[in-house]
Amino acid sequence: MTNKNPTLSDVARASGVHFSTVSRVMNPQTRQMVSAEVAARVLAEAGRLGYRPNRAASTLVTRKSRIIGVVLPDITNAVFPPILLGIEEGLRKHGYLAIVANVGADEEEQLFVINRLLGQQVDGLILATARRHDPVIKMCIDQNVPVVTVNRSDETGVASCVVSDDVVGMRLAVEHLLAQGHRHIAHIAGPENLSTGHVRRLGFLAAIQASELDPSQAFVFESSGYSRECGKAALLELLRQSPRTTAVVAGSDLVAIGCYDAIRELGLSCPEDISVVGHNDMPYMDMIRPPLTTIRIRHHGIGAEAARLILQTIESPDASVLDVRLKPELVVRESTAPPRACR
Amino acid sequence: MTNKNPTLSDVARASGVHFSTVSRVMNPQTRQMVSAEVAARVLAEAGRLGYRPNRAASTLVTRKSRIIGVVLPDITNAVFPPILLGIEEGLRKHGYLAIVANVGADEEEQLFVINRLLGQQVDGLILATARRHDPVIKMCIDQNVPVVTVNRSDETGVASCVVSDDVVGMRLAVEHLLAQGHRHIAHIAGPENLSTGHVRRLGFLAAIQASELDPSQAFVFESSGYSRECGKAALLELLRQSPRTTAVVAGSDLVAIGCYDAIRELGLSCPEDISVVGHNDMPYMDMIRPPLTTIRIRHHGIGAEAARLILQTIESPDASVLDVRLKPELVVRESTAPPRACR
DNA sequence: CCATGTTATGCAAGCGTTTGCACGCTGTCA
DNA sequence: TGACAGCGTGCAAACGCTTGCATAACATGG
Repeated sequence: MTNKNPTLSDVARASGVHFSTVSRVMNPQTRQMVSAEVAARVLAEAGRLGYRPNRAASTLVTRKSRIIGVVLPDITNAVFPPILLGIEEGLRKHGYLAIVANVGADEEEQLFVINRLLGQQVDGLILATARRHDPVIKMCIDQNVPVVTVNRSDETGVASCVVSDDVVGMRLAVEHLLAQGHRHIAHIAGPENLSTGHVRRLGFLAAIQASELDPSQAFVFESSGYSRECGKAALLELLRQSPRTTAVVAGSDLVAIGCYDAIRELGLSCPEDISVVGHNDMPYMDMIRPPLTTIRIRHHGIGAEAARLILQTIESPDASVLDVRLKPELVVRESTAPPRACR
Repeated sequence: MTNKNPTLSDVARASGVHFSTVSRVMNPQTRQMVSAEVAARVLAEAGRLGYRPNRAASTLVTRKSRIIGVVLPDITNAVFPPILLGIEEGLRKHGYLAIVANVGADEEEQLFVINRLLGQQVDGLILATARRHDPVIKMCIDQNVPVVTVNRSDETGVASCVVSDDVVGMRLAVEHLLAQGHRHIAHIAGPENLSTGHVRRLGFLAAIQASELDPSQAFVFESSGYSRECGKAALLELLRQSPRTTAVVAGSDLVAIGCYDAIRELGLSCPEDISVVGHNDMPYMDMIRPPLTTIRIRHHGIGAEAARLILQTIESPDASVLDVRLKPELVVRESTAPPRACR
């Protein structure tokens, strides 16, 4: 970075015009203010010199950076990469870039990172870290920062969100199991402070209510997290408490894999003894043994919608907050089968 | 974003000093120039007003943004998220942020994105898109932009790189198969224009050379890509050309999964008929059937090293280019077993 | 007691843009 | 022919910060 980059003034000098004219040429919006000959000359010189507008300077004067901050809780969780891809593609189509930060659940750390992003003059924030009542989001809204939450929502309704319709997802899962003849169905719910954990639990209960099943035959067990380890521990404990269970709807695919671990440890088998339904349809879920029946979430679409929505929110900051829910679908593989009694 | 954010001048006014004094207080490097009482007062006012330095302005004057551009070929490929995580953590520890862009193999698109990043005044670039002879990297170096390539390297030696030691990885794989008694071993190589494809092929051949095996018993088949589909097609063709093959070292885990598909389609089984070794140890490779024997790459460590190296390159631009190679390890699972002849 | 540091603070230039306004030129109409 | 509109361009202020230099206040030593 020794010999510094050419600036507007350099291009102006080379083409014999004032640098403000060059500025007008470089911006498509204002190019028609300049005569065609001059514009052509300027463009040629700019190309020759390798001129590249300095975004720091334009951000300073326009107060828009065309950068969006994206905050993720765990990029190594396979649900987030396709979301991030959707976001990034959606933003780039409109000339925006994404700064990505991965932060844990620690609120201090989240605040630190968000402040750093705001210092960077991001035009808006896409948060995948939302909790159901999230003070961090409240702080952003209080400061008039455009925010969209993705995958998870804040229930206080202060920020728009893009999520999968988990009520529908759980209904698909439960209906599938009922159709196979299961009568003792359990749900391993995710953390209650996350909208996914909460809404999937409600969706499960609603689906049971809507059926002719006696609600006492349904069982909900709250797991402390979405990991494989949590899933294993949860199923072991669940089967102790509710031994007649023949089918379990896991809060996520990772939890479902943990269930496989537990089933194996107990010397049982899936789907012969216990059917398992996952949630998310992560990559390679068709390759595991048995291939996992799960709820496919349109992660890429969720990301793309989030990009669209944050840009829209920036454009018209007073537009009303809205929830976008994408419909999931059931993917039937081999981890579900009729219970022994029905065979 | 209506009521604008406080600036240095606002804090200065509130604390009755000149704004340059506030600037010195806000910067830890220069804080000792200011008397303790004044510093305390300024800090208090800054906190009260919620002052947050405007990075666009400081970037403009210092010519450093403390932002690194990260360019990835496919964030949904499971090897990249942990690399990205390592990069992001490593950068943040030093006060840097990452702008992430996902681009395909199209060179025009890569140039467009990189120019946009440079316009954003990134201090350096971490590229995971490198090809063995990459004009895009050459362009960056010609412009004195600090560049580090990650996972893949550019062989012209103009940029530092952080990669896994693929020669060691392939040796581990081949030695494992030889120890099990395999005598007809094949390699499905990745694209020759990527360093991973090229070096793994060389590593395979070197490992064969080093053994007492007749090189004619080793077979290399070049696949057009690293995908599951490529892997399947490759193994089908490979077995036609070299039917005595009893073990195959795949260029990636995805290719290995494709091999499973092919083996199943032929009515054969793994590892009884064909042993398969993958490469990368992606998540869940222990859950597929059979659990995949593979070469574990330290993706997170590679990302962390890349972060360290780009910062070092920025610090001392004239330091020599260097290659950092992390050692992989063999993870033995159930996709490899002695060939029938040895049982 | 004066010359000479030393320390804390103020001052102002400048980073590379955007953009409202002024200016000068040309062409049109009354 | 004079008033005026319209168009293309130049001018300069501003955005919020960093930093070298000036200045003021005060202490130190010969």
